[in-house]
Amino acid sequence: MDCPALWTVTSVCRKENAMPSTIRDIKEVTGLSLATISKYLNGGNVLPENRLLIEKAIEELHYEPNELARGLVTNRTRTVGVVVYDIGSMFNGTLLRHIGQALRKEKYGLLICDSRGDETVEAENIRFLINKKVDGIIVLPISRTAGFLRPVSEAGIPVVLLDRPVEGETIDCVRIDNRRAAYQAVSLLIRNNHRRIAIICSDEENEYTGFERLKGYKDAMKEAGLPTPPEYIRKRDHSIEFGYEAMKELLSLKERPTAVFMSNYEVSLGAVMAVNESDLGCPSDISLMGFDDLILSHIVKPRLHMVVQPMKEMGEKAVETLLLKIRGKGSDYATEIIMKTRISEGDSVLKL
Amino acid sequence: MDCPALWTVTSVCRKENAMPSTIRDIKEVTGLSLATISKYLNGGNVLPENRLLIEKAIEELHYEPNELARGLVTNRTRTVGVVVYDIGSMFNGTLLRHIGQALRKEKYGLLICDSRGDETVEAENIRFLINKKVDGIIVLPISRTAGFLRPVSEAGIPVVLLDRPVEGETIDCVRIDNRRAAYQAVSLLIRNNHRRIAIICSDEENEYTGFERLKGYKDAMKEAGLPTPPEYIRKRDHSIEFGYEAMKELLSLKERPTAVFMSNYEVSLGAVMAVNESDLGCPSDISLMGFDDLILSHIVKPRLHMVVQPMKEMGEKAVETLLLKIRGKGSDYATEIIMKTRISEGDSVLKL
DNA sequence: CTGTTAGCGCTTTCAG
DNA sequence: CTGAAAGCGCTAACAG
Repeated sequence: MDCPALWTVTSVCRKENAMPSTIRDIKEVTGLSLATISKYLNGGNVLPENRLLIEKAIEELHYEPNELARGLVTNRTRTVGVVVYDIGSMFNGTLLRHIGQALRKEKYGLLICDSRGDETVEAENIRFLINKKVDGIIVLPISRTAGFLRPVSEAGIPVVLLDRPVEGETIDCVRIDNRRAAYQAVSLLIRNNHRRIAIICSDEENEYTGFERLKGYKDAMKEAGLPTPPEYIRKRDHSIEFGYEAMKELLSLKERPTAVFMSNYEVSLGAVMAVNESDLGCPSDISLMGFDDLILSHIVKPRLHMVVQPMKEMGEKAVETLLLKIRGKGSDYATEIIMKTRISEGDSVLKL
Repeated sequence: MDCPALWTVTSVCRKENAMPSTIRDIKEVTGLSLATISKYLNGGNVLPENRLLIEKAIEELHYEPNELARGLVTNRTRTVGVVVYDIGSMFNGTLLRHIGQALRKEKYGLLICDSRGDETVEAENIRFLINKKVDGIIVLPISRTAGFLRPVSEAGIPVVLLDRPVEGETIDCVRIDNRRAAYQAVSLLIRNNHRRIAIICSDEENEYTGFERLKGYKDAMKEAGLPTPPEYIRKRDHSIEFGYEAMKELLSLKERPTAVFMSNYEVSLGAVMAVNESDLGCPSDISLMGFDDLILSHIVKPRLHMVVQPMKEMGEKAVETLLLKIRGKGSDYATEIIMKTRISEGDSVLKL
């Protein structure tokens, strides 16, 4: 492999390979039985003198329970898995941070898998987590249908979807109302007397949120009796590149839109970049409405109007819902929890 | 909990809870012995007829090996753990993506833990991974000393550090030469005849990269015989907020610097935001040099000059090094691999 | 190539 | 409250 290593420093180090101590070692040291020690480890009552004995032994032997063995017999691991569609995206990263924090409060471990936008990898990730015997799974899916989740339901493992639902099966899901959020965003543009409004969104065939947000755009436009010519509807993928290219094209139209709704974070980034490179000013020449406030609104001048999702609450709610199911206190029915969005106002929308 | 759920849709769903099938079920169906089946599962040779028999049974029973049981006996899990200091940071996210990709090629599973910038959590994450019996660990540490890694060496688990080394023990590490990278960045500013050059960096007490980069800055300034007054050295934490505040302060100095070296990604974001909000133009009034090209250079106008690290190669190299150690082919000595950095030129540095 | 046997480290009945 | 014994699902000798 051609790797840019500049130079390499080496120094000697010792290799030690101590076998970890087991509950059996504690038995030897304390003279107690396995059962008693196990009971102590699981918070049961043991005589104070024995408790002290055990604690001392644990200390001395650096004992740590083997979670594999424990999981093998109890069939639970106090670990939940999360499958994200792209760990490099700030949206996923932010959600993961909140999920991790919420799980930690509940003393649950977290196991993260990245699907890298690939349905095959996504399905593999699911199986990986099942094999790791996680107690439950949170999925931010790329697949639009429930097929890849079959192994999970077969294994009887609780699942909660986050950000996007899937078709074909009703599964607990925490998300926003994408259609409504888009509708509100576009309506704001309309209220500011914009008539030529374009949208940049991800491909409706493959991407749930893109599809819904496009619907919301159309709802608002139709309600106001405004036209939605095909050249104003730019759809392809969920990428910075596309946002950039789409905005370039929009700006060069003879009938240039006066406002553009950039319907996801990546596309917003790319589109802003295109506007910056052009000779046009925002909002004087073009008004902008973005989606998902991940830093973007702060480092771009002027401050962007944008749709914001309550990411912390979404992560926490997903964890809460999942843990309820894990603990058997979940409802018998599937629940879709639809979080509120709001529009954060900046200076990127001109009142015409 | 007060959560902004707008409304809730519910629908009935069935709860099925099939016990997963085991190797024993396959034994019953095929009439073969456990050993033969196990051998097949692990890629050994079995008679073609038996192979077919087994494959059919696996298909029918939806059999998946229980990795917990397997790990318990083999003492390896074909899984590596990664501990990052902040999963919400794009730097970490990008590195993770490359690591995941590299591991996947080698058929290794990945287990990600987020330390959220907290040394206590970091130590816990390490123990979590040990208990999960991962075969090796990659750490992007926050702690500056090796103490938290003791359990790892006690357990005899291979470790590779990424991005930052630690003190107190020599451990394999993949990183850049931070001091040199900073030196080169500041030298470029000096070559453009800047004399009043400031730096924004993270706290030298607590943060390795911040410390090294500050040294590089001082090296370059000293070499050129330029002064480094305390008010030009802004150090605190690795945060957007600090970048913002520090730049505000720098811009309001009576002797305003003509160039600023923003020595990490978060600080670069914040600082750019401050410049954008001011009446000053870049590069006409102030020249900027950033660190880590994670989108930032594209969406900010003018395009930023920045130090870039070869993140893909770093992730891959860390994986490669770790796998060598896991497979026992690692060297007896610790290796520090220092990757090359380069400066990506934009339009944010004015030639005076 | 296949089968038998013995555990990996832990929890969990069930007696005492 | 404690101990003995069984077994979670799988692999790893060893015979055959």
